[in-house]
Amino acid sequence: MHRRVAQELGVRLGEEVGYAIRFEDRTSEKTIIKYLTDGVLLRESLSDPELRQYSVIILDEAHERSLNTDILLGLMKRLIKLRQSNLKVLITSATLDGEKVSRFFSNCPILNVPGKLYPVEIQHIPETPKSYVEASLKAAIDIHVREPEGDVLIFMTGQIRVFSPPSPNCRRFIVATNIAETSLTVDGVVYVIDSGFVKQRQYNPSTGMYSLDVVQISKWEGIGLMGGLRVGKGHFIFFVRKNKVKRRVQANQRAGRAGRTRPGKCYRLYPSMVYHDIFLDATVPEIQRSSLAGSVLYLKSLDLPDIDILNFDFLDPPSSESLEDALKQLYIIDAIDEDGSITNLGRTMAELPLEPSLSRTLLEANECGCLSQALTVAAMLSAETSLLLGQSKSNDKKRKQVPSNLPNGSGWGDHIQLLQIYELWHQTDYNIDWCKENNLKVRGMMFVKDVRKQLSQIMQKIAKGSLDVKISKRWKEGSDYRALRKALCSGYANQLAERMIRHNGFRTFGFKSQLVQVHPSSVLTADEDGMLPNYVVYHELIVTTRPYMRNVCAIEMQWVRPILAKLDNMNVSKLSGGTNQSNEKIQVATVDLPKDADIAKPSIDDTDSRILAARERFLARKINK
DNA sequence: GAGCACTGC
Repeated sequence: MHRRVAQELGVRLGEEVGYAIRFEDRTSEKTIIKYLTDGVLLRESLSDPELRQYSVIILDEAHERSLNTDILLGLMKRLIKLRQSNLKVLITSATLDGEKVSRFFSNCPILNVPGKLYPVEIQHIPETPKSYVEASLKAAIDIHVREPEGDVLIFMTGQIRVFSPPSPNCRRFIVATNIAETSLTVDGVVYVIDSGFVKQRQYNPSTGMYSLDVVQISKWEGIGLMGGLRVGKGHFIFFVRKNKVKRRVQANQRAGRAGRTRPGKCYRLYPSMVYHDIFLDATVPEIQRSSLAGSVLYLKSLDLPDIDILNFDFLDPPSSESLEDALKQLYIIDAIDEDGSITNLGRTMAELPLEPSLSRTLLEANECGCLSQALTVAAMLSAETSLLLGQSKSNDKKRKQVPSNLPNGSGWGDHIQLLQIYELWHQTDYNIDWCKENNLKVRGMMFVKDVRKQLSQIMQKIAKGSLDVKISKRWKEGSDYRALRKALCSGYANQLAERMIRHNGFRTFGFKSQLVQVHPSSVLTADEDGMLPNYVVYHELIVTTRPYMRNVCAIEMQWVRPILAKLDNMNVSKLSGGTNQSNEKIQVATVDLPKDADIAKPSIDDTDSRILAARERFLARKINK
């Protein structure tokens, strides 16, 4: 988009028309139109909360309802009042129902711009199919036999596969997830088969767990509107996406894919009754499905005098439970004090483009003299999903075992392994072939390198001076990484788990206590008796077939005590700035064991019930053998 | 023994 605009205006990109994305700022003094991502704009408002350098802000693709866009919508509402005379905001969206957003922005005018789609004939199947794979196959064959030429796009929840390059006289069948909107060349698509499902990641604030669920799609993607205000003279700001990928493609967007080039057909693998009565009108926005620790810290750091987090004006507010969860997490890692006010530490943390746990880890590491290592770990975790460690697809009977000569974290866990891997790569002078040999995605590793550099720069700026950010040439055999693990313990104080007495299950602290396992992919090792460390911190809780801790690090018991004490004394109503001082303490694991976990045994005291459950599981395992 | 949507500061 920015390229096109620069071209049409006959100017060089980076001058009158510029853009800024995470690692790249191509703007100059001359720039009057600047394209940027929502994340970059949010960062900018940290140093310039009123965004004085802009006179017009266009929030594009607002219907996607990304977490950042939702925060920006709230901030924009405030800015419009504050800068009534010299700021215009325009919000664009691809779907219907601008009323809601208009109401949010004090009944601002709505402009409808008709789309250019060809008509799409929609067919529902009469009954919910037993198997979606079968049903889509049947629909695909039907189309192939009965319909004139044109490619077929099939929306499923699994991994994307594009069959065959388009050869003449051939019909292409494209099986896709929800990324198929614009990233693929799907110009020839005339038919769409829509399973009606999508895979969605959601966060449960009461347990701190994420799950990846297959859920029914909605009628529309998020809110929709075409609206905004009249544009006056001055500077412009747009949003640009790094990749031309749409995120959530819901029922009507899916159907729309069939009508891009000529009239099309959409086969829905669900009855129309299901569409009308059961599908939600709009997708649940991300802000209601994510952990909000980072966003809440960010908002607190803006120091907006007139804003109270629990009552922040969101277009769709997250639950108060979710906001309280964020406050608790921030308190445990010292980002806010017991009254809920941001601390100096928290202010510094907000400057780092990381989740609060990792920001806290970096600051602690800087004190402990292991910043360089922590920078590497934080960067590696930021790219974690795109590193794709090992996992050979050949389904050998072989045990998992990370391929060949990659280090194993020396028994301390996954964070340490990530550190060691990066250090090895550093020793090869960032050799690309080395990545390939070791099954590491090159792009992922390059991304890590970029993130690490960015984090180092920010840390140097924050701490004012040159810090130890250099990567050590080689790691010492037998190192216990004590300082780094301690720093991780401070950062992940809100993600702490204790091993059960008799087996290798762990229970979490801070949240409603859960019995969880170390993820099988972890490199954390057990002692000679087969027992894992007594305490670990984890990067993430993810529920798949069971609740798992993903990316764990062994920590020492003496580091845990102060955290437990802090958890014990936490007063949530005070954290939320409430006047209601009911002294209602947060339920911590030591006080209140869950009723629904499989460790529960009514009317027996906590410790007994734990041992009992442990014994039961132990016996069960023996019997199974 | 698991996992197999997506994005991004």
